[in-house]
Order: sequence, then C-alpha cells, then structure tokens
Amino acid sequence: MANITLKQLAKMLGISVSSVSKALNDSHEISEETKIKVRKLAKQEGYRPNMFGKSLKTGRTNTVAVIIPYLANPFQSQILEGAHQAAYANDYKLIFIQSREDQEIERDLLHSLIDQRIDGIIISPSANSDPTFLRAINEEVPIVLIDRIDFDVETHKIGVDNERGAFDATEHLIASGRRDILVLNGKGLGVTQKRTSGYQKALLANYIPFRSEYIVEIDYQQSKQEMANELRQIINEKLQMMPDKIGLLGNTDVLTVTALAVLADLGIDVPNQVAVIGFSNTEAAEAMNPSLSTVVQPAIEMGRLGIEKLIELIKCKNRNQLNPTITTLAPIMALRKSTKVLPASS
Amino acid sequence: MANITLKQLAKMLGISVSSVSKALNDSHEISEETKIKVRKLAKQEGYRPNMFGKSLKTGRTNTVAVIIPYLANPFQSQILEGAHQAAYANDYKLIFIQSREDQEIERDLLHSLIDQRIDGIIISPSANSDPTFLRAINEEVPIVLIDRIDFDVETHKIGVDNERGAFDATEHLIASGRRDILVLNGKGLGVTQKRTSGYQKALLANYIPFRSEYIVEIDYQQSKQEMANELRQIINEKLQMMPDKIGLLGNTDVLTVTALAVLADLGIDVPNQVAVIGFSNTEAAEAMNPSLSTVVQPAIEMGRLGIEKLIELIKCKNRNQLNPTITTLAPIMALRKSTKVLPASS
DNA sequence: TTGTAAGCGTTATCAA
DNA sequence: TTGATAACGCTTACAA
Repeated sequence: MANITLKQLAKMLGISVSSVSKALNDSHEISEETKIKVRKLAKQEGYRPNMFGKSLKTGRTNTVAVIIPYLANPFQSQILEGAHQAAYANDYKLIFIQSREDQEIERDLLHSLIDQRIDGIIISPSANSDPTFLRAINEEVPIVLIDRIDFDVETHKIGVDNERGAFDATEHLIASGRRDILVLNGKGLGVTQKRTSGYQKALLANYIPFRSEYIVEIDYQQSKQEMANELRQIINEKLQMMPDKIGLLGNTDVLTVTALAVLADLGIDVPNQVAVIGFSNTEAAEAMNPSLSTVVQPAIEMGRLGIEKLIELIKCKNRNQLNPTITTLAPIMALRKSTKVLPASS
Repeated sequence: MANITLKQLAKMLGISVSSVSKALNDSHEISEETKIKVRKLAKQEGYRPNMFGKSLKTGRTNTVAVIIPYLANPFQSQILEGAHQAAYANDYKLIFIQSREDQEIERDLLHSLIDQRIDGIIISPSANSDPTFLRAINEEVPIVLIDRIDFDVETHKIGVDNERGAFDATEHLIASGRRDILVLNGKGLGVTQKRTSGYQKALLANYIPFRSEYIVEIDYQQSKQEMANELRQIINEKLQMMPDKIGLLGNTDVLTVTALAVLADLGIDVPNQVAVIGFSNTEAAEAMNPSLSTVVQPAIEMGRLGIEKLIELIKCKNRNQLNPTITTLAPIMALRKSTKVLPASS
C-alpha cells in the first residue's frame, strides 16, 4: 500500500521527474498547462510527498517541538493548546514531548530531536537543567524558552510576571479586608522568590508590616496524606499568631487546594474567617467548595507567542544578528467566593 | 553544525562506507577488530545516524504515535504515561497528538502520520470518527484501538469495563445504605449505555426496582454557569421524589464535580443526606470537600498494554493471520468521604 | 572480511 | 519551458 512516487507520476504523464517536482512546487519555470495536468493526476492518484526524501534533500522538516515537564499539568497543557493554534496557522507540524522534570530525559529528547532535524524547539526546561547544555543546543537549532526563563541562554524568552501575580493577589486579599496574610510556598520551586517579593511589595504599598513568620515552605511532592497533616499543623499553629482578618496566598496549586480541604476539615469558615487565593489554571477552582479565587496564568497566549517567536527565529537567516527579547505576560485574576469581601462592620 | 556522516567516518578510517555501516550495525560480516575501531571513532566524533537516510532506505522509523482527543484530559494523559513507559522499554520513539474530538483533524493527522512512515498507531478515536476510514488506515499501518473501542475495525482493542465500573459504584452506594440513586449522564457520550446498564444490573442484584426518572442526561459542554443552573434545578426536582437514603452516581467527571458544588450550595449534607460517587482519574477528588469517592480507570495500564499489543502487530509479518483481541480492564474503586456509610440507626 | 554500486524519493543545477 | 543528472545519508546485494 505504499504511496505513489514522483517517478511513477512522471511515467504516467510521460514527462520527467524533475518537471513533476517543479510543477507540484509551483515553480515559475513550468507552464500553467503542465502544472494543471500534473496537479490533477497527483490529486487523482492521492500523491503524498515522502518526507524522508524531501528532508534528506532540503535538510528541513517543517516541524517544531514543544518540550514541557509534564503533559498532564493543566497549566502546561494549555501552553500546548496555544502552540498548537499558532503552529497550525503557520503551517508547521508540531510535536509535544514531556521531560518529566528529568535532566537526563531532557537531554536525550533534545538530541533525538536534533537527529530528527526538527526546525525549532520551544522548551520549558526541567528545574535542574544545565544552561551550558541548553546553550549548546541553541547553537544547533533555534530554541525559545517558555515559562521557566531563568536560564542563561541567548534567545527569545516568554514568561509570566509572577511578581505581579502575587502582588495583585495580595492586594486583592487586602482589599477584601485582610491584614494578616499567610503565604504557602512550594519547597524548591523556582517561582517562589518572585512571588514572595510581589507579596512583600503589596504589603509595603498598603503600609502593612512584613512578618517573616507568615511565610512557610512546604514539600508539595510528598503524599497527599502527609502533606495534609503537615499543613494542618502549620495552619493551626499560624492561626494562633494571626489575630484577625486572615488571608492565605497559595503559591502552588496542590498546596492551595489541600489547604482548602484542611480548613474545611478544621471547621474554619472560608471566606469569612480566612480568605484564600491561589495560583491555578484548572477549572476545578470553580467547583471547589467554596469556589476558589485564583491567579490565572495566560498559558495559551504564552504558547502562541512562543511559536511565533520561534518561527521568526527559524526564518531569520542570520540568527546571531537577532537580539533576544524577553516577554513577560501579566496574569489574570479570577475572583470567586473564597475571597469574598468581609462585611464592613468588622 | 551538521552532524558527521558515514561517508566522513569512512574517509577518516580509510575504509569503505558500507563497512562502516555494517560495523555500526554489528553485522557478522565485519571483523571484531574493525568494529572496535569504527565504534571508537564514531563515538569520539559524536556520530548520530541520519534518520532520513535510514528511513528512506528501510521504510521504517521505529516510531509509534498515540492519538487521543485531548492531551489535557487527566484520564487520557495517564494513557500517555503508560504508553511512554512501554515504548521506552521497547526502544521505540513515541509521539503524542490530540485530535480535539474532531474528525477532520483526526483524518489529517492520520494521513500525516502515514506520510511520516510511522510504524504504528494507538488511537482513541474522536466520537464521530468514521469506521470505514479507520479500516482504511488499518490497511496501511497497524493500529490499536484504546478506550473507545466500539468501532468496527479488525485489530486489537483495549478498553475499560464500564459496565463493571458502574455496577461496582452502584453496589457501593447501596452497601452504604442508599436505595434511591440518581444517575447523571453526559449527553451523547459513548460510555452512557454501558454504565447505565451496570447501574441497572446492580439494582437488580439488590432487589431494588429500577426507575427511569432517576436517570438524567445533561449537556456537559455548556458553560460552567449554565450547567450549574441546570443541575441545581434537576437536583432540586429529583430530590422531591426521592424519599430517603439518597445516592448520586456521576458518569462524567465535570458533572459529578459540579453536582458536588451545587449540593454544597443548596446546603445539602454530603454524605449524610446524599452520597456521591463519580468516574474520575484526577487527584482533585482527594481535595474536594468532602473528598470524592471515585471509580478510577486503569489508564496507565491501558497505555502500556496498548503499546505492547501494537509492537506485537508491527513485528508480525502476516498481519492478516493474527486474530484481533479485545481486552477490557476492570476499574478500581477509590472510596473517600463522599460515600461514607450511613449510621445503622437510619 | 571488505568493497562496489545501486537505489530509496526528493530537489537543485545546468544544459537543451 | 523542459529534461538529464547528481546529490542528500543510508542499507544491501553482490563481487572481490
């Protein structure tokens, strides 16, 4: 059932292989008449060009790849969504791969993509990725960094303004009447620093003194049960020291959601006793009880932009002449019941 | 920065291209001595074979593809997880694609995979897929059907025992003391029939009369808000007719989760007034309030099995001699708080 | 055990 | 406007 080839078409038409090739590529050196004849037969025979022959000759594949740590992560899969749209619109094929946050796997994948002569790569590097290695890859094939942009590689980068997200979230908690705001950080997470700094700036802007005891760091990769226990203990302890009008800013999705469950379990009323807001791109926020206010990252937009920047790089002959840009997109606040405003009387 | 080629290696070693090729493929017609020399230089020069040259010649790619409707769907992305494991273990490259539940996109994708001379395909067809088309594809390249196996294609199929899942879930609700059990079905969903039948059989087995009013069908693709409204109305109405000991079986994740939110909003106590169980593969079930009991589909196992069956097909020369198998895996019950047993006194 | 040469399907160069 | 030919990198008869 193999496909028909150029050669076969040529024989059927009684013209040369090269003429058929040129006709199908709409070359100016072929007559309209011939082109029409060729296209008709090609269509009729269901001719589909062999990618290997083509790529072997041209060295290009018209394919780009997106590497993210986990496909199953809702935020990251939304990046894919955006990338898909943009790639489709620009007639590029797109493949998705996951590195599972593993530097070794990532390395293999990148090599095998280069083997496949992929035209370009969008990557959200795994946390422990080696910038030297990324730079080396960047020499061989254009890459664009997305989301995790704190790697020293000379290329376009697309990220989220995490400081801004935390700033806005904190301001919203304050606006809803809270002055004592607990922050839950995921242990060893890259975004922690920026988000904490956004939190601090928001306090500052509202003349609320910063208290370092209000910032806690939790291992979010342990089992659900263990995490819930740890959180319960911490929340209990912290609530002792927080006099009133309490807010909670969850900087990691799992932590926020678990905290919500723990609060419910402790019989603490959200939002009346404690207001909660978290970073999250899942629709599940809507279905929580109470529904969870979130800072949403513009993941689809990021994916789309990533592809556009990448194609720009691919099409640009003198890559070293292009100066790298860093784009940071503002997150969006999705306000729901978990941060309802306190009655003015309080 | 192009890669070094066989020809270059040959020149450096002063031997012929074919000898180098054979040496690297560990052919028996090459002396150990030469092999060692060749391998050493190849390694030293970082030789990586050009896939196009290779595939152009051999017609194979050592790559298989998985097509699912949505990458972002947790259940489906777990299938990928399993497929990944098995493909890796068998030294196959794997690519993931999503059809977005769109027959047109699916068709394009399948064609372009065949263009790429992919060795085999695992597919969970979009709902409106045309079996005739799938059969045609199956003539060109081996395919394995996964999850959505109700298509008339002569090949291996891996599915979940949905009837069994609904049966077990219903039995569990009954065992927890419920006799009036409401069923939420997603409109137009393929699994509805099997799951409803499992529900009915469980009732029968427990001598509970079946009442068709207890089965409702809801459009789960409308907006969250609309769906919540519709659900609220339905639940209110149905609860009127349900005397006591109420259970709720959600056959679609979104519906179940939204129902949980609606129940909370109505001030109905879960699990004491209404016990809830749903089909779901997300970890969010754990974090719901109350935590949600679920029927979990063995998605990872399915993915793994799918790849194994596919490789079997690929390696089998006379495909038409192989008789197709249908494997249905049993789902697993994950029991949490939303179905806690009623106190015996009731 | 090694080498020669043909060919996979395509495009590009150059000549007709 | 068309065609012959070489070349991309690799494998594989077949010859040496």
